[in-house]
Amino acid sequence: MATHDHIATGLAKIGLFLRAHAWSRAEATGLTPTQAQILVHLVRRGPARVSALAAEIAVTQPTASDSVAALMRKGYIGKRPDPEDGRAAKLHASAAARHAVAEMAVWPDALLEAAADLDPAEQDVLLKALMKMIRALQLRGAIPVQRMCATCQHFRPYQHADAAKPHHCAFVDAAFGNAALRLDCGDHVEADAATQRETWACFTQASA
Amino acid sequence: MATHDHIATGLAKIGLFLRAHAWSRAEATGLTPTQAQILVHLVRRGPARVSALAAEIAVTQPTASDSVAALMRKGYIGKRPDPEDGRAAKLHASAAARHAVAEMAVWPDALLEAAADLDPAEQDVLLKALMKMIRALQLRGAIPVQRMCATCQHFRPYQHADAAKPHHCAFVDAAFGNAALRLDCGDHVEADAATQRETWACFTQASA
DNA sequence: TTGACACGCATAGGACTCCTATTTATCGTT
DNA sequence: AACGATAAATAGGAGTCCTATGCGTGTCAA
Repeated sequence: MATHDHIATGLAKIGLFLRAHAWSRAEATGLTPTQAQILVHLVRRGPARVSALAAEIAVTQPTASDSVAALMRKGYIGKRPDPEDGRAAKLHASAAARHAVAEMAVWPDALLEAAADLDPAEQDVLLKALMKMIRALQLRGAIPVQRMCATCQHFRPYQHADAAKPHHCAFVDAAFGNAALRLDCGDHVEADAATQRETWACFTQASA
Repeated sequence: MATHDHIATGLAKIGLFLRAHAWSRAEATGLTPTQAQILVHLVRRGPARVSALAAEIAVTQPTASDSVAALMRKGYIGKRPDPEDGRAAKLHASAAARHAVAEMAVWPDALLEAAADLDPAEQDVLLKALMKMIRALQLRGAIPVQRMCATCQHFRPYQHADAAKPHHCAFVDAAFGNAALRLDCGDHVEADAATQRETWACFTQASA
């Protein structure tokens, strides 16, 4: 039993809580956890294909197909042929879906409060540690491509002297701090492999 | 979008990965994630009641009852009346169950490796941050009682001068370091509320 | 002791998740 | 035109997960 096991245990416990919370919302929203995930993704990131959704929520394509069918029955999403590929279909969130997602607290208050209770310094380290782990998982092919700052074309780590806001985002052309580092940014654009390596090295070595 | 949201996002992503991994094992082991969780719990912590299992894996009692029935069909567990309560039943893992659990890697390698890639200092902070969050969730009643050092009768934080092994466990009567702090200890004994507060205060204030 | 109530568990019923395997259309290519 | 590859749906089946409810016991007070 090493530290890694204990860390994994903790992550699993929180994961369990998150899933249980998602189910507890089901009665109020009429959406299962899987359906809610799909809906949130469609509302926040725009139309997507079934297979892309499947990868996003880490299930097989037929499972995603099931959930999509359930959401269509409920009138939350519509399907239109993808003009770029006759085999594919694009799923669109309806107005009702946008409304439902807006009403829905994405993260349980208890978790946000638990995170807020940590020292700011701890929050920084925690966020960075999560990024590193997610990147490690990604490099090992364990999870699909993510949309975090560290792999984004627009990200320039430690470009500024200001210790509070050392990073720069070329997309919004603004400086920002560790606390605003994103793990799932809507404006993420995947950088090429070489750039990623360079950015990552710069980002991590300065993290001490 | 504050840091807390980003942290929650990261935790959720890892939770998703853990669940997907648990499913991917299903074909080899013949156990669904829920069944595997129950079995691991029974093997590691000994006989338990249905309702206790339900709380442990964060599902309702009928759901636990379902999974228990599935495990009984598969011959992994047996049910005996609880001598202490005629209404209750104790579930016992069979020899086959112990064997199956021993074969089963509880945590995905990729996750352990991802944790191992972090600096030791980062691992410490991460583990402590997870503990704090789990304790915060517990205090808010969001998750059931946990079995971490911080709430254990046997735990004496920062009793030793040795910076590498400042804590003491009265159960094994030995000093240990942050890296060995447990989130789910088999020998955990819940301390009373006052002791917990005191222990916790001592544990957290010295964490800077 | 005898209700009245609380509790532990099982069942019923229903929607959905989740898998593998397969089918149906397209796509790209040769 | 014919090939294999890909996007999605379908088929089939076990299991998850919920709420509501039924059944038998534990508990405690009248």
